[in-house]
Amino acid sequence: MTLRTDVQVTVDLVIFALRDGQLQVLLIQRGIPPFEGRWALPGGFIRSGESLEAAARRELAEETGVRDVYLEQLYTFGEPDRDPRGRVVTVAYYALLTGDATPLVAGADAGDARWTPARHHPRLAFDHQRILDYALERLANKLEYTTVGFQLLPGKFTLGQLQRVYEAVLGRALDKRNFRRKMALLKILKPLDEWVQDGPSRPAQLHKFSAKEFERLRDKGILFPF
Amino acid sequence: MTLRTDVQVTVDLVIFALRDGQLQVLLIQRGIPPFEGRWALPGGFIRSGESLEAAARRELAEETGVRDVYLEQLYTFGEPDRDPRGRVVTVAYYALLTGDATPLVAGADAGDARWTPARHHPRLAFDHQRILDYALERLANKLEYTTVGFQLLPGKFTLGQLQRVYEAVLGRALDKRNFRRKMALLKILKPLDEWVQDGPSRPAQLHKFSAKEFERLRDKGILFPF
DNA sequence: CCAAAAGTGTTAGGAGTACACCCATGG
DNA sequence: CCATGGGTGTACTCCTAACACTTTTGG
Repeated sequence: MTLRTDVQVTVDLVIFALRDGQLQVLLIQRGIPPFEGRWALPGGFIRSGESLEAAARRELAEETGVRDVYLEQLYTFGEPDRDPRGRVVTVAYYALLTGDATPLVAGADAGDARWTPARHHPRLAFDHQRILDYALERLANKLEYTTVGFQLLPGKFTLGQLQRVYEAVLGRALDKRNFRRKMALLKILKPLDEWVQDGPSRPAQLHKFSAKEFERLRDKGILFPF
Repeated sequence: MTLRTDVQVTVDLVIFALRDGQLQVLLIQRGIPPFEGRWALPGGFIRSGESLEAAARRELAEETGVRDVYLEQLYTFGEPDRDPRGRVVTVAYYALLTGDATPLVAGADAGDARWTPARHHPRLAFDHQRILDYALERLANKLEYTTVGFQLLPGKFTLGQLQRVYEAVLGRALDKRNFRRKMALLKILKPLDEWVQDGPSRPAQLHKFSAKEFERLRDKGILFPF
């Protein structure tokens, strides 16, 4: 056991998006050993002049082409045997893609990439199952005392869409009337003079997130993910 | 900017204890450059076979002699210029020392060590002020939805002591009757047939934390720090 | 008898939860 | 006319916050 170990530091990304009404996560199929053929979270080594968050944003842009999305450090995993190639400490981040930041996988450099349901997916390489579990737990917790939920939607959205975000992340159904009253009480939504329609039903009013209420809510202890 | 940077990984520790009725933190005066003479958080390099948490516990034992205390990973700081000696990524942890785990500094290997008030202390080396600020914020938040507060007290304590923990961490006064009612409602305290007395006043009944209630509270969403 | 901390209830307001029906539209 | 999601109000319970006086002890 040497005193100063040279360590590789990576960032791994749990990239969430709401697709087909369910919470999904971006996985990459490994083309080389170890765990060849297994699915894994996207990630990579940090570079010398680069902060951890910058590395995470670079990886995110490489995999999805998107920038300016919500990104938060999750946890750092450093068990000595977590990577058979050597000592690799990974700083995990999670990202939330909004509905309008077309989350299509462009030039993924690591074999095949695929969106899969966040709670139902193939076996993962390394300790990535643990990282994903942790991200799901954090996301659900944050939803209840911050406004991360909006980060999974486009700038304009209906109340039904917003409720489905909460239901997908929390994994349970919510009462429509109570949900809408709570949102109204927070006064963080601005109704717009636009209506949209999804299927064969009554058109729904579009809303947007009201940035003017940030301060007021922060004072009340409701934190913001910015 | 090379692709795979060799990085040193350290753990830094924010060690809290309640001393003289206030929240204090353990600092070490640096004996060598950089920041020679400045105060810093205790910490050190991880060793090759050692997990991050094991490294943190080892450092904690080296500085304080204590084991089996509450320890939680805080955040990982990795700005490329945070250490003038090179690329050092640090995984910060915070620890809570109970009142009876005599937090005397024994064989501190890095010059002088000292307890200082957590919110009023000398200028710190590196980015340690930021780490400490982050730890204070996390501790205050966790106090409100977990039972970390008990980790700062001995096994037997009075309700007054418990309230002073909360007040010291939250930085504000609490109403005695409301505080006691809330504790009674949670049913996590067991009154003992022992009374103690601090100054010239009525003796206070000792209580202990009731381990039997863990399950019940976890089911209700109140998390436990174990 | 004075100072100091322990101990003890009530009330009012706000938030959460449970619950059912009509509306606008497309097919 | 039917299926689909949009939109709306009330009653109950529980938690929170505000608020003051008596008790026990040491000096």
